[in-house]
Amino acid sequence: MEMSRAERKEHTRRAILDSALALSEESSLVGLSLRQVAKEVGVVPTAFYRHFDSLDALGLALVEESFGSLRHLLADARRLPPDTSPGNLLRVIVDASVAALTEQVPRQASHFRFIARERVAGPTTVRAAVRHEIELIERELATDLARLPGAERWSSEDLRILTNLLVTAMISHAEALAAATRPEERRRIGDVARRQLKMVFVGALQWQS
Amino acid sequence: MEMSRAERKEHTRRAILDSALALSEESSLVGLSLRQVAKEVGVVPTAFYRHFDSLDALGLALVEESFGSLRHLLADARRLPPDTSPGNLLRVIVDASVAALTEQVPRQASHFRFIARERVAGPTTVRAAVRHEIELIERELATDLARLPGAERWSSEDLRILTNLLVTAMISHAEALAAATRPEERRRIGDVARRQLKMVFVGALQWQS
DNA sequence: GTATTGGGTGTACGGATGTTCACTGAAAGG
DNA sequence: CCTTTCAGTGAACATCCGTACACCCAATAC
Repeated sequence: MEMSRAERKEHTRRAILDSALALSEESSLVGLSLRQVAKEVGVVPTAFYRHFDSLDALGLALVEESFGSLRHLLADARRLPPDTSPGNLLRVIVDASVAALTEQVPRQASHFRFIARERVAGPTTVRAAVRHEIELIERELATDLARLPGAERWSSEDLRILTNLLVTAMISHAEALAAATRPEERRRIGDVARRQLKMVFVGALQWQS
Repeated sequence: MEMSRAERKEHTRRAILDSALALSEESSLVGLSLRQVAKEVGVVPTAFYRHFDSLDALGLALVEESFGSLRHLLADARRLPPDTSPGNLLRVIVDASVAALTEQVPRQASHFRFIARERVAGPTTVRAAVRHEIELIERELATDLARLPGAERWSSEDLRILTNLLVTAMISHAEALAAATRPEERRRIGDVARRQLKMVFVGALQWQS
């Protein structure tokens, strides 16, 4: 296989990202060594610096990539079938969200494991980046929910509380899904997620401050 | 200050545990080195082995200690005032739980941060131990909830789903509380937790499979 | 008063770590 | 065709790591 110089560079950059993601699963990015990565990629340690300024920069690149997968999932969850009547809107939203979750998470499991892990245990810079991204997603979700029929009864404080609960539960399910291997196990987690979401929405719609 | 040999030993053992807990906050137990701990304790590296067989053993000791704090919190949360009428039972339970949370977590913040962190990023043995303990707590909570008036409407599957949601949300709040420093911030987190709990219970009591 | 126990010491070891620097050689540019 | 660019090389560095081993000496046991 013949490659241009730029292609070759991109190729090893990918290999570095992939190796780092795989190796960081043993514990976390903190326990990752530049030399390990280089050895797995089949390159001398110093070559690493041709692609990243530091291990921190590598970490931030992985954060960006992982949240790419997450944003992709969210875009999926927002895409509702066009023939949705207001009557079963809630059920449709829940089903679409859980479907996106159970389909996308296993496909990019390592990305979601990465987020869950480095959020609490990564290097300081990476931790901050992950938290910031999650904050952004919570806000987006809040504006989404505010457009829902029945949202008038929620104060903006209520809305933040609801989105926080939803995002926390979803992260936890994504974690479980990313750890699950057997399809039947995944199905069970999907069922749990669906019922939990419904429970939460039932509670929120009954809610008055 | 004069001490017996046994007292001295216990004294340095404590110092090792405390140092390890503090040092592991930079990243996780995985990034902890025996020599760092020894230096902070003011002891030569090899002396470590007089107290623990390995770093793993140290980790497991910290798991036990941290879950001691957590069990203490749960015992507090279960202690309801004797004059509780069935009418406001739910509110009393929620208030007691949140009070226990906001009082105990800041007091032993490092223990709760430890649990949240090592659950996903610790050494394999420590991770397994933490997950096992959480599993036990979920089961205990399930048997507690089963005794509640109104619990008849829940299938055992529903019950597991509800406890999973509750424990997940509480871990997340404990994380937030352990990270918070300003008292007003803690009060806000307590408010959020209280409203979330109520929302969830409202949803669960309205629930039918 | 003597013997034993055991927490802590000091040295030494082989191996892994991040980073530096001058280098090579093939692809790209002119 | 000659020159420049630059991804990858390889040796060297100081520093940290876990652990083995022989040793010390004060508190305990007898």
